[in-house]
Amino acid sequence: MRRDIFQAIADPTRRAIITLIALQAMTPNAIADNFNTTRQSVSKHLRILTECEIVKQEQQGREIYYSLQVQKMKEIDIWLEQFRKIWESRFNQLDTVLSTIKKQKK
Amino acid sequence: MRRDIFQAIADPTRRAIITLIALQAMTPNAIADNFNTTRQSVSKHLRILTECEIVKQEQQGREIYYSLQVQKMKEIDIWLEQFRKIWESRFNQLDTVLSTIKKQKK
DNA sequence: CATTTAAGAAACCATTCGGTTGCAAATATA
DNA sequence: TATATTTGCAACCGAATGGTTTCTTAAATG
Repeated sequence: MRRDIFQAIADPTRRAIITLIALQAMTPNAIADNFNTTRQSVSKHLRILTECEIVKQEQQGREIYYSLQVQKMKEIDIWLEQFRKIWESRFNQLDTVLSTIKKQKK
Repeated sequence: MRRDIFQAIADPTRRAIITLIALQAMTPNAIADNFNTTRQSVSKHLRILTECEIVKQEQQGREIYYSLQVQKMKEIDIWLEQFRKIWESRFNQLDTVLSTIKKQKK
């Protein structure tokens, strides 16, 4: 099964999990408490995030703490870079203005 | 069918299409020439991208030119913002160093 | 030592996804 | 006008996805 970070962040629950554990590590049960879904479902999401190395585990007794490997998020940033150059250019700002005028005329 | 930009960029072909038409508008046939897939398959991807307003159409005779609405890419950037703050912090750089040392010990 | 709790793994199911094939509509060309 | 080209749309198919249920393992608790 080929997975990458773009597929990983496609699911809204996974994005929410990422945000949730960005600042502090959490156990699957604690994470699941934040969603209207079962623990097993969250566990599956965590497995996918772990496979993509977006998340890392840390066993502590019978509990497993999951935390974000934030540097992995940079991969998205790197892909975005090519578009950032475009949207920051003056030409594109002009284009936006023109399309806004077009809309107002309609 | 609920779609958002994160689902749209999950597919590698769609990401390639986005990059391809980022700088110049192209017709479906011209786009399809760049991939090992059928025109109809590309057409489906374009429909999804259009639904998400990542791409806009411009009819010209019987041809339809597709181009990127680059400002839509900012939505990804906005989501990334929360993590950028974390990965740019000194604390996290230190964390990375520590985990690297950990790996070397193993 | 028996019970409870935390968590992963496997099996199953309905839905979605990406792709192909075939067809229809609209425009260009001879 | 007849033909070719460009494109979108609908139907279909196999694979993947997200979720639930059930089961097992391992650690904590009484």
